[in-house]
Amino acid sequence: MQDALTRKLESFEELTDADRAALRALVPRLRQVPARTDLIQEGDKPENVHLILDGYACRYKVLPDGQRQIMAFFVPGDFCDLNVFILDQMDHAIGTISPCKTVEIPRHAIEDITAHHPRVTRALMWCALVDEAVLREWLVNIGGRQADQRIAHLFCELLLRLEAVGRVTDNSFPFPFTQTDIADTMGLSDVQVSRSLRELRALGLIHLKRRVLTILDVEQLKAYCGFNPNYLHLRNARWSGRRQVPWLSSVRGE
Amino acid sequence: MQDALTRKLESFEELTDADRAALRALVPRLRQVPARTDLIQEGDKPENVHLILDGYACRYKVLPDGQRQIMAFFVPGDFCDLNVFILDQMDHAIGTISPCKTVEIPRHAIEDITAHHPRVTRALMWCALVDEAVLREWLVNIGGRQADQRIAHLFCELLLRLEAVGRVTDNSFPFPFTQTDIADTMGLSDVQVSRSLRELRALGLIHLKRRVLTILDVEQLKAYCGFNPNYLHLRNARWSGRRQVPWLSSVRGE
DNA sequence: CGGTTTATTGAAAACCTTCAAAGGCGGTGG
DNA sequence: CCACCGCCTTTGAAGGTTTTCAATAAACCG
Repeated sequence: MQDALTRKLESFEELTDADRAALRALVPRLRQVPARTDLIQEGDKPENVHLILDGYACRYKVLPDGQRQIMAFFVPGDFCDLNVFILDQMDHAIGTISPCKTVEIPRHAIEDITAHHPRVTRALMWCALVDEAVLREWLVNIGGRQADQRIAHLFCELLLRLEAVGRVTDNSFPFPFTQTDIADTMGLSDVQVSRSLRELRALGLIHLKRRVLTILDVEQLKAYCGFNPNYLHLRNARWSGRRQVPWLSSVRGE
Repeated sequence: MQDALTRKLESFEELTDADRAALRALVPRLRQVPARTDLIQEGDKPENVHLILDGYACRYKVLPDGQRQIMAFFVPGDFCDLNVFILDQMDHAIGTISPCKTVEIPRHAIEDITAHHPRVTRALMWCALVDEAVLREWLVNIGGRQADQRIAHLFCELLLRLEAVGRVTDNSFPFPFTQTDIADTMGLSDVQVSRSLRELRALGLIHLKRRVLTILDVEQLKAYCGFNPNYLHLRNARWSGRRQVPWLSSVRGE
């Protein structure tokens, strides 16, 4: 288990033996969480950092009028709350979409490590920075594109992120989101999501059935929404030469 | 000058003498930058971290079709790119709105310090985390509210952020943004921004003239858009008891 | 298989954008 | 000091996108 974490971080930054030893000293808790369950709620004091090993989760906030806004999706290999664990109080919630296998790492353990292991700190920061770049792109997406293209953009992003962790076969991947989930993510009504999906299907760009999404024409879908993958920062030197992040597949059997 | 930086960070985290000495060893460059000028452009390799001492700047991205999306505003006391300086390549640009007084801190200097001064690192992370919380709230704002309320929310946020650094008097503050700037921030057309401002004026909530914005009724404006300031994390223990961040006023005379 | 959730569709209304024109404001130069 | 120019703002009208409401159909889940 610790091995999984070590490998993920090493794909960003070279670690020393001392760094690795410190990471091994962690006692992470493995959890199986049902679908539609909160990992943390707004107002909670973050005690643990959550790493998703399997399944999908999301970061969201509920407004006083009951409106929900989803601000991030988490796929296998993602830290949910690395970027907020320092804060005294959660200003949003994190919940599962599908059933998830997660790891909890105590907050103090992260703090101890970062206090003494600058390379680990840098690797963790890199993870957080990419998450933030994704968040910025979502703002661009919602602010600047109309419904069909917003959704197309989301599909392109998920395809690349899931490919990076080896969860895509033949341009298909699990898609447990309801149309209401997508609506709350994209600032749309669920009705409009339904219509947009119909449009994307009619254009022959996607196939979505039984919670599996297939991108029928990747290049055309990217062109349709003007997708530019640079914000995912997948092609950096530290990452290059690896088709797939190895630490994930090694975990699956556990 | 270094003093300014030290004090800002100390409002987040207690530093040791060694930490302070390391910060003093920095040789920051003070710059006066004209309005509407890029500090960094998309594709650049980030070499410096920019700190705004005076004026307003923004983080933005331009889509292939010429559409501009503004993703953050920077006010005095804000780091522009603390959260991206690790990345190999900028995936967006940062430019001034008004004339700005800025400080450039070399990237390697930050890296050296964070490698050896965990408390400084934590303080910098805190800054970055609050920036990200603001970004999340912008997503909520654009995704969930309609034009008038979006703009009202932005005004509430700016009021609090500028109050925290002592730049508000009688609920008034400099407002150098054009309506097109606001439009590109909120994912609206400039025409709609104009109409929304008319509405907010008609409701007696704001007064905006000659690039000065006055909030006429703070509580009602907050109620109008359902503003919840918790995401700014201004009331945390480390911050409490200080009406104003002292390090900014000490810089103004320089 | 029955009940519940999720997805689809139509029609009307709300919101926002686009286009176009006019008015205001500030700065510059005569 | 005034006239002019450019940029920014305001307003109207038409059109497009999206939401809302409501009803039906399909998929999912014990």
